[in-house]
Amino acid sequence: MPPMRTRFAPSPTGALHVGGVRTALFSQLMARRSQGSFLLRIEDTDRKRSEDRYIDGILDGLRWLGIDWDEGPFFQTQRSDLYRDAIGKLVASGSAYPCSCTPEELEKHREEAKAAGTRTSYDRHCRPGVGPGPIEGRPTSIRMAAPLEGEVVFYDEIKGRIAFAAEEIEDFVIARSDGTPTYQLVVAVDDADMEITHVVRGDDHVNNTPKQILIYQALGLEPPAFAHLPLVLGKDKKRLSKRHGAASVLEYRDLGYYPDALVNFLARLGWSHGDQEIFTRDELVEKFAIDDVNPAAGVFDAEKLDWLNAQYLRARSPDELAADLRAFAAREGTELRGDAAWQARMVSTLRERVATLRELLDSARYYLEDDLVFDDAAVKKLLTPDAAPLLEALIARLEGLHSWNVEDLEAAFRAVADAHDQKLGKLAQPVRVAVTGGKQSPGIFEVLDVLGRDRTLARLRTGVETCRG
RNA sequence: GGUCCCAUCGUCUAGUGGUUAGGACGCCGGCCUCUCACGUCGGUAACGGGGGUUCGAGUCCCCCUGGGACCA
Repeated sequence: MPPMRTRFAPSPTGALHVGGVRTALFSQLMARRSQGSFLLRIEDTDRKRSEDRYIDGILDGLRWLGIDWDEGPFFQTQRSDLYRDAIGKLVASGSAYPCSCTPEELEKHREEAKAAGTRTSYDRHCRPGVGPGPIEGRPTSIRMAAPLEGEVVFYDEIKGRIAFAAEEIEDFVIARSDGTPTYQLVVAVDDADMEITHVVRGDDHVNNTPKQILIYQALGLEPPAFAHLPLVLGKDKKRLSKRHGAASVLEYRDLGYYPDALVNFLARLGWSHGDQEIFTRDELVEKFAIDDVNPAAGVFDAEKLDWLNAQYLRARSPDELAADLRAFAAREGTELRGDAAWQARMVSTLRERVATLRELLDSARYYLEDDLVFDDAAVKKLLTPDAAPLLEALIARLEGLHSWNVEDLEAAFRAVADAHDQKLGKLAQPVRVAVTGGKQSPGIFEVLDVLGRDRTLARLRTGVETCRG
């Protein structure tokens, strides 16, 4: 496989969203697989809508996800000379021509064509040899002289042959009257100049492709291969947007997702390799093939992402997970209680019950804080007068316990329950509420083991008071 | 409205003319059990419709329907 050069070319007019990330990922994977290069180009020609904070967000997002680039970032605003040269060449060779039509005239033509039921695209008024030509002295834009007949065909790596009839391609503008180049021109010139071999981008660009091919041809350049990825849809099958949750990928970081999990999830959205669900980065590079990408759009399934993230989270060792949690909490400006060893014991009791670091931190509350948040219904149901003697017997027993570990705690619980002729649950549940505030938690012996003797006994004593009302 | 693209369980998908249409998420149930999870075992659920081609179509062709994108 010859080395490919691919690129990701976002415009900084909004946050980097998951659809963009997937495009970047597939593009990078193709380059890596072929031992080629992946470039990053910021399409900031739309000065009015481009903002620096979006550029930072895009860069941060890609870095967080580990989708790194080999060249760039390049900025189109710094490459104006290149575009001006290309436009000059195009005009000189007759492939493009000046057009003096005003927006009003264009609009008028559109209205008339609409009323007459004819084509509303540009009528080539200023095209040499076709229309009357431009009016002297007026400012001019530059238009491509698109072919009048035949068709423009390309073979998409994902969708196969795509053809556009020439009459569907109007004489589009490549430079505005103020001289600034348009998107079509800039993209084609940049991709050519950067020697991109495979343009991987969203489905929404399919209709632009023939125009760009025309520019390549007019400049005497060989067009690259194209791969148009189907879009990522929301649960309502509409194009993913803010309404569907996270607008920016960085929100997933703040929600406590692992970058590897998000990358794995996005890779599997529209691509598959047999029945495999979990892929390491190396496997992705090794197994990714554009031919295996599904041509149909896919729905972003947040529940499956949660499952996948949980798989990644559980694959971490307790020490690693504790470190992850410390870093996560630090991002929010909080420091975790206790030392690393204690934190590792804590997270190992919680890890099977959460999908994200956010959930892990939230669920660790009763370990980290001493002012418990009580579930009223649980208190009412379990911290009853009946439970008081059981709890008191347990307190007495625990006070006399020589060692504080899971085995001895369990033995103590069983002894107390047996002495009162009760099942273990009758004791464990009230203890759970007294110690954690709620009726669900990890195994109660593990919880007490992590909590330690003093904190446990203090909570149990408060619990007894609650039982007595 | 014009052009282009798409179509297997609710969702992500396997499938390249002959399969009891497989897997994963979710959901439901059993087991495990101090609760909740995890785990494990089992279950629910799909080829949008109609025509062809063929001995035989989820797989090939056409039409319809539906969805999406771009342009207006």
